[in-house]
Amino acid sequence: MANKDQYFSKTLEKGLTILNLFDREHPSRSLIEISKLTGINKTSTYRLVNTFVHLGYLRKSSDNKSLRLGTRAFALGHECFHGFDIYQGIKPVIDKTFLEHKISIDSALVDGNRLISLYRREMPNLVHYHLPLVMDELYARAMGKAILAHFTESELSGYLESVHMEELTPNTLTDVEKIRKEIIETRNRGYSVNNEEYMLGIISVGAPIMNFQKRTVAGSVSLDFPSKEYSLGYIEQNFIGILLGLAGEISEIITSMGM
Amino acid sequence: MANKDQYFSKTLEKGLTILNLFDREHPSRSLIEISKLTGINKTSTYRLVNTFVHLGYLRKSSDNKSLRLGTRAFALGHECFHGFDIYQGIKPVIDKTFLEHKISIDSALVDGNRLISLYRREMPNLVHYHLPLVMDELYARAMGKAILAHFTESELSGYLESVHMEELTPNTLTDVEKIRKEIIETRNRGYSVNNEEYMLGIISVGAPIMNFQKRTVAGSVSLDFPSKEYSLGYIEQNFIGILLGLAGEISEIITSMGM
DNA sequence: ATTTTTGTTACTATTATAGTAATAAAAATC
DNA sequence: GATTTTTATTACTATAATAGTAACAAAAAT
Repeated sequence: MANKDQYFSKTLEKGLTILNLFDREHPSRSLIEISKLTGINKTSTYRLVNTFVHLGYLRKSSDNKSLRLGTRAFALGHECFHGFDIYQGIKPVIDKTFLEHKISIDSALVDGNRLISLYRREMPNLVHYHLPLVMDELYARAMGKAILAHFTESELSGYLESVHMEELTPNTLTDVEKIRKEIIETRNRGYSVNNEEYMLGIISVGAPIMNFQKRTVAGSVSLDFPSKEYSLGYIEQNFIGILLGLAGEISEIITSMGM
Repeated sequence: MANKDQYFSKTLEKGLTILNLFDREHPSRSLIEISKLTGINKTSTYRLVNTFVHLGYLRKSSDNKSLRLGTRAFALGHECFHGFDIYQGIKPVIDKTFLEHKISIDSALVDGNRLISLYRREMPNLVHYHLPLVMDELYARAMGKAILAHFTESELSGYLESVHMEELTPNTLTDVEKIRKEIIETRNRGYSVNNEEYMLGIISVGAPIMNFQKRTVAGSVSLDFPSKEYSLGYIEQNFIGILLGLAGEISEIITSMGM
């Protein structure tokens, strides 16, 4: 083999890295900023940014020179979102459970140590429960813990070492050992619990979405309840069956789609 | 100047072309298919696809070798969609008008000769009115006609020559000369009309979203009504003011954002 | 008005890619 | 089940593209 990197395009990788710098928190960036954040030298950054601008994926504000997402990026975003077969496959299953049981449901996919929000349905009693699309706080969420419980030992250690834990509510666990213990408990129990650790007023239970063939975690689902109306005990008595049934159904789809 | 193309990355362009091949109608594609559709030679296609797979933007179904969008593409899609400042800027304005007047509203941006759906709110009486994200049928829609009316003469001719017109309903205009006449009328009138030409049962009126500084059309808005409940005459008497007011407000935002 | 930062262009050595071709692995066909 | 056809992957190298340095231009900041 001449070179194992021969069939990998560094240029494309760099381009994608640049495009990923733009999100809701960072709608605008300068050339130098992009260059510094990505570590790509100024000229190459200029070339790639210029390419994006010419193709309409980025645009320059006429006043200053700052760069923003363009129409083509928006269109590509649309298509990548709606063209994602997993999303289309999971949607009807969650809709069905939502309509049948009238509970808020959330789902996400693993991407390294991040959770990517896949699809959710919310009951009106969970007002203003708007989550970010990409979530790092696996340790503080039912969906996160369900995933951590099915990480390999080395994946889990890697995560716990690298993560910066914040006390999001008074209930948040921020001690590595306590989280480890909780993770083990989660694995034994078969589902995870978030008792107002991520946001006050919200109790959630979560379960992993597995690829049965590959024996890996692909993501997770959670059922979310307002703590005013539901106690954890009540939830555990009445909704775990629904949760695990839903997780199993989604896992089958995921497995068949090879996620 | 050494070479004017020096600051344009063909590799990145090719990569983006490939990513754009995946959408709801085409969730799965083979390597050769990609190579043929894009005109990129097989080895280069392989290199680019391989890059996407390694980075998680594409994945291979384990059974056959067909390629599908991956988690990273879904995440990027999310971010490009929600990180698009125009979308965030327009959303509250449309929401406000929607809640105030209880009418279905649609908006889109121009991208060449295509319309890209930006944001819409629908009343329950417009059930099953699900539109594609990217629309070519400018000639048959209120939003499309509003845009055509503000194309330059050469842009319009270019569009009319290249477009393939389909009779979507018995009302659809498919004769180039008739469409030209209608476009001129639209320009004089200040708003466009779609009298069940795109879909039976739906009447729409549309107006352009302009960039006042650049003096270009950036997109358009439409108000959509069920023909069972509203006549065109009634709509024209009661809603044109609202339409033009909304279009003006959005145009100002668009202008200030330099779209 | 001067300094500093940021964006754009020029210039090559170096590297990556295109393109051909050969091989391997699946699918399709017989 | 063997054979043909299609598709995917690897090898090889001329050619073209990119990286990186540096110089310059244009804004911002001071």
